[in-house]
Amino acid sequence: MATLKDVAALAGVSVKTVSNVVNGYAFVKPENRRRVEEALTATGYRPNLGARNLRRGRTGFVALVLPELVVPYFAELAGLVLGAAQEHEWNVLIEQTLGTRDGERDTLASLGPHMIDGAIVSPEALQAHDFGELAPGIPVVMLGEHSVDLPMDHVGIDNVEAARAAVAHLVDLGRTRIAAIGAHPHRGTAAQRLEGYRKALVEAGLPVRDGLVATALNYHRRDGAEAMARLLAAPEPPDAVFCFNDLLAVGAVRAAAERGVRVPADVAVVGFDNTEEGAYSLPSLTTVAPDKAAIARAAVDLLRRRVDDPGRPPQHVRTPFSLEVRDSTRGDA
Amino acid sequence: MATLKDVAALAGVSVKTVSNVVNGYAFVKPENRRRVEEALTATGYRPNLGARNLRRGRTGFVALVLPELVVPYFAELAGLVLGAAQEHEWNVLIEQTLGTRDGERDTLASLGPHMIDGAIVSPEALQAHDFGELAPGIPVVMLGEHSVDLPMDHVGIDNVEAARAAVAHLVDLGRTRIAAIGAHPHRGTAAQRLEGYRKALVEAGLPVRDGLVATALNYHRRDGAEAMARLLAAPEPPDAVFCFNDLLAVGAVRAAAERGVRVPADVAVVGFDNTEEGAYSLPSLTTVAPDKAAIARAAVDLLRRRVDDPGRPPQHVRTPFSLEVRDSTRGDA
DNA sequence: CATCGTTGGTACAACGTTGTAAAGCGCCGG
DNA sequence: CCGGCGCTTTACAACGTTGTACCAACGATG
Repeated sequence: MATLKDVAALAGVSVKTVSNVVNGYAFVKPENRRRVEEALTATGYRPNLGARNLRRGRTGFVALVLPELVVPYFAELAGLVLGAAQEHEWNVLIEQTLGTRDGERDTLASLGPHMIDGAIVSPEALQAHDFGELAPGIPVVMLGEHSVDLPMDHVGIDNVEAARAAVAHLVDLGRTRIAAIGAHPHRGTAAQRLEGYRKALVEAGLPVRDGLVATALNYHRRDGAEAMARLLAAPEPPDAVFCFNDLLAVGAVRAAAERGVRVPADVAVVGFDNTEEGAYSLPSLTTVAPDKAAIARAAVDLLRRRVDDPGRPPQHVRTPFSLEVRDSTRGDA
Repeated sequence: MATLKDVAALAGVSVKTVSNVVNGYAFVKPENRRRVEEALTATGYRPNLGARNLRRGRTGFVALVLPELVVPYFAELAGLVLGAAQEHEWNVLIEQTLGTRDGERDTLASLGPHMIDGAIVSPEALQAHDFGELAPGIPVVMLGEHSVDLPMDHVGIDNVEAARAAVAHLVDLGRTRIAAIGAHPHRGTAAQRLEGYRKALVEAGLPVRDGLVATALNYHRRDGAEAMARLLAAPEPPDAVFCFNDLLAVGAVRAAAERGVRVPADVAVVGFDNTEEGAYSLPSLTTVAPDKAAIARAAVDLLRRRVDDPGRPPQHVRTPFSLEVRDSTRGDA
């Protein structure tokens, strides 16, 4: 593997001149530049990023910390972040937190200080809070949860408003017993979506009944199915369900189907995230559609600015969303 | 950020002694060891991996090169590889190839030589071949495609046999006009699954008709839907379809539903990959279930061995699979 | 008492890169 | 002809770590 030294020897100049050519320094004699460039291609020189980073103090890596890649929303988001980071010449290190806070703490603690320039974190539960102490001094952009109390950069949609719009849509359909699936004791986004849900009911003059709010400790298909089963077994089952993500909705639809409950005729279902899976499921899923590309772009941009200027005041970016109306809420009750 | 030097100063020993303690070198006087350890925790020392790697020549990073994270199969696989790599104290760098061979070529070429210890590659189309030249000398484990001609480590299931089993299952149901969706001019796995498909038909004494083999240039839901639409529009539509992955199958099921064609009553559908999406779709999807955890584990193990001993002969690992029978092939024609 | 091996410790160089300082070169104006 | 300026190049040090070589003390052995 060729080093600057090898190239320099071949071109008959100093190591630094080669370095200057590689880094696009202006004042290099054309003759020398030519010879260096020849030597560069002849040797197939590739800069040793490790050494460069050691010198520069930057690594060219950013971490993307998220709960789980198997959740389609995160997979889609990860793909978009990968793309956006590429434009900034950043490589992305993906870290799954799963649920094991301790395990991840170690990797991030060892990676954090030296190997990454910053991190984009999609927090699960309380994690947002201990992350600050966990990686002191490393630039972080938070995704999703809008915790204003934390002095950190943040990107996300207006969860309260998005949930309100979704439930208002169900109200417009004439549904009156509207349930929610996805309440969670520690999850910030869950609290916000629940708030939007309540708001919409109040605005419509509908009662807010505890029995119609189903908790989900994870946001997987299974949890949606279980929650739906519980709701349907109640004495007065819902005629509509707002699920806090598409996976819960997919599970809910399946649980309904297994019990002969028709969607949307008997129960209308709305999801959240606009995953492609929901668009193809039967019936296709009405869902809140956050602009994921915008989220990814904003997160990377924000991180870039924070890395360039660690002192700047934290910024909160609101990305747009829309309501994608599909078959799961089309048709009459 | 504390360095060895800082710790050494605090403990009153040399830098190297601290290094020795950090690396578990045996011969350190207990007294000194104690003081170093105190200084270590007092300063919150974290080794600078960049510097360590520069010195050691290893980076602790491996690349996982795959087509697209939004494809659930790859997302699931990536999650498992992440986990398996963690046990080897490896960090995983995920690279999406999408379709742009050129763009990825650059990143890998720059990363390859210095920043990664090896790569696990899930090749799309011809990519397998040019990868050899692309990253000369870096240890590579191939996933999925079984190209015996390439002298490389490889992990995968027996695609021919898996496809044969899937189609044989459709034959057992009494279906006679069995179609395939997913033929592809350059994709190695496609060729193998097609071979298995043909084999099963021949074994059953059924004719192999070209009109029942649908090409899919990508393996997304949309492509499955389009292919299914074409098949159903034919004069003699199929009574069963074997799709080369679950996404194609999901698309096919939707296309059928949109045309009032019942699954499985009119058309039975089999997928491939056993993604969770298929298990929850309506009807739930019969599918070939490769042991993804085994694939991830084997790939990482193989890569570890190759890194430790670059000279060893290439090894091919066959991982097991099973056929997961669900509603999309349950019930009569 | 000289020698040896073991145990414990250190100084130095090196990994490949880039920032800094400085020096060489030619050219212009005075 | 000198001083100064702009361009071009170079030597050197440094980033933080670890391998090598070496030194020092020690007890045991001959």
